[in-house]
Amino acid sequence: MAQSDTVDRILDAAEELFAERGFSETSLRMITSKAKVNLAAVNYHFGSKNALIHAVFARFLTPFSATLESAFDQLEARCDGKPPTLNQTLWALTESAVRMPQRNEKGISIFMRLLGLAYTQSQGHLRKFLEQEYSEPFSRFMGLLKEATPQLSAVDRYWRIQFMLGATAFTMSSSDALQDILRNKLGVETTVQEIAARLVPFLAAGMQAQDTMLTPPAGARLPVA
Amino acid sequence: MAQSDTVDRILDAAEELFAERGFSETSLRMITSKAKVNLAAVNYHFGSKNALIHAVFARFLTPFSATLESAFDQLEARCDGKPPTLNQTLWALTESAVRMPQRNEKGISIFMRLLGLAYTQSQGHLRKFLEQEYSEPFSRFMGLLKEATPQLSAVDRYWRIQFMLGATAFTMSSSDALQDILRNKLGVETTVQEIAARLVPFLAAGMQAQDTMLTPPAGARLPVA
DNA sequence: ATGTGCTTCAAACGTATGTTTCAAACAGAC
DNA sequence: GTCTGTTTGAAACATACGTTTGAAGCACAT
Repeated sequence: MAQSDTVDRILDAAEELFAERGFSETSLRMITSKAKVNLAAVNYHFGSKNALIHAVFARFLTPFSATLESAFDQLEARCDGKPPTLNQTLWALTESAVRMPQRNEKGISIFMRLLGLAYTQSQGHLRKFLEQEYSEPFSRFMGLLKEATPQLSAVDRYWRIQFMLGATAFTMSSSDALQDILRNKLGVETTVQEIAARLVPFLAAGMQAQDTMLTPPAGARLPVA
Repeated sequence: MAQSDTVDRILDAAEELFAERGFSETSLRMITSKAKVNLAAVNYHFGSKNALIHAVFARFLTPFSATLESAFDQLEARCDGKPPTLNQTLWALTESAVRMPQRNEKGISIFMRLLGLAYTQSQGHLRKFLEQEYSEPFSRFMGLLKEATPQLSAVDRYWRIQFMLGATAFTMSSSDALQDILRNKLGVETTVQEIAARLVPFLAAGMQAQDTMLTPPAGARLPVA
């Protein structure tokens, strides 16, 4: 948690504040005062606020994408020849995320929340940065999904992947708030691992749903007003 | 599309800009210049930026929640006694959203995107506003879901509902961009109705997934490094 | 025409932001 | 110790924001 180097102190503070409040809502002054560092240090070490955002993502995304690649390597090796199943692919992704070495106990949820924010908040510069830095593991994941669901048409698969992304990004991006609600309403504590364990079967079942229902079932239509 | 009244022009512009860029990233000056209205008009007619955000939500959420209530009424009447099925409940919601009278062709995706933002961007004041204004149809929907999935534990159901919300809000909120990609890559046209038709079976299948897998399947674990 | 209540307008206010500046402090090599 | 390149510090910069102000414009009843 506590690095004494200025750069790391800034990254730690920024990561946490970005995850809590989003990018635009977090000012450099909040970051530098939380990091106990001079305001000018951000622009000195990173160049700009946007570059700091990129650095925050790079710090955890680069090791994560390496972990993910090797997880996919091992998975494919174990399946020699046969394409991995949908469940195996989703689990490889989940386990890679969960097993990433964390700087502190909030590590995973910060990680997830930042990924959700990256997708959710428009932030054009961020999306471009992520696309050109991490497109490889992403398209590899897409390829595995395709092999694991040969029964789906390209269009069906496309949309169902979007649904999966949405459920994941959305849930993770508000997971702290959701956990609070759950704690208050049901008196239950939840870890990110448990959320992931609930999410994977949901996604797998949705992905493999039998019918694409192109018209509503009889009797479900509202009468025309 | 084009209302000549100042209040409506502001609401139209704000709605579109908020959906595109989020709340903090949209300034009053952007809104008023898009609406071709004086800057002070927002504070004159609405009182503050936050109150404008509330008004944007109220304008589409109030009629929607009325539509939804009556859809649920009809559904329960048709089922007399028996609880509606999960598919029926989801379809009632979907049809209500799709059939809402829209101000323009982007109506539904703006609507969905705003709902997603309301959940995603922290914006404490918004969450409070929505909770106290629209808790009724929300909890009614939750009640129907509960009756339709008696096999789920409260905690499982809670999380699966979050997953459904996520898949829906996320997909609909970026459906314009997604449709563009689909058109270019696969040469297919897609309507919001068709997306909904693909979404509902996905959600229903995920919601009814058999197992909540609290440990990964054997052989899916990564060897310890 | 005159007065009245509501609406628009240009301008300014105070505050917060990201960024820059330049002198001071520091560390390591000679 | 002195020089050199790097890092920190306090202060200022320019800009953008939400909000407020007070005069001007307008519609309409009297």
